[in-house]
Amino acid sequence: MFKALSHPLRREILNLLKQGPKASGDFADVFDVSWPTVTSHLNVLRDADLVTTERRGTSIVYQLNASVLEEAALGLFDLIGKPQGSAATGKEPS
Amino acid sequence: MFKALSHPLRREILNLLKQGPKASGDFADVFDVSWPTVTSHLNVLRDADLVTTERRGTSIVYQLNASVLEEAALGLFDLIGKPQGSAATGKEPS
DNA sequence: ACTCTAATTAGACAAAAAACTAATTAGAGG
DNA sequence: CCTCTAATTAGTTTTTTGTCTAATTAGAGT
Repeated sequence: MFKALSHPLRREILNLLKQGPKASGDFADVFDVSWPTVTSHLNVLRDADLVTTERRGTSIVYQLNASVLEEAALGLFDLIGKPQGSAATGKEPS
Repeated sequence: MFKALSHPLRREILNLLKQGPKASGDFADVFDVSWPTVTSHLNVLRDADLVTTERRGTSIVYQLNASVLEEAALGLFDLIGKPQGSAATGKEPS
């Protein structure tokens, strides 16, 4: 999963996805790499479970998977000794 | 920096470092890769500013650099829309 | 059924990362 | 100064990643 985060373009993709779901063509427009390259990065993100996909007619829509990202961030905090409580994980009582 | 975190062995190193400063030989003992390989990973971590080094006589001691790790974790949280306030970045009003 | 647009898969290839062995540097101690 | 231990640097090779072009699949519209 950290491996999936290691490429700048992939982090850029996640960053765009932050503003809402997008189709693969949207990314291909924005970045100056070929469409297959975008697809390839998208696949890496999907395999790492960082995004989810959904077929929408002729398009395929990608969406951020927040929980996995959160897990990664928590793991990092753990490394520097912020065990669990301090970072407000979102586990509010219902 | 995420690139530096992308290798399992390097995350393992950081994890050991969590329990206090260590010399490069300590890692070379623990992992089943050669010493030069360990040095190389250590260099990657140092270049990414994730660890600091200090010569201690004949040994070189590596130590975790918490602030950079924290920055990374915060970046991840930002990606999922936990802007800044929730995790106490240190930017208190003077 | 044909065709247009959206997107992926296949296959080739270049560049970067990771590993090893061998050689070198650095400090401590006799 | 010689030598032992700690660790790095050099150089090479293998593996993995990233990228491209070309070909294919999939759904919608006519």
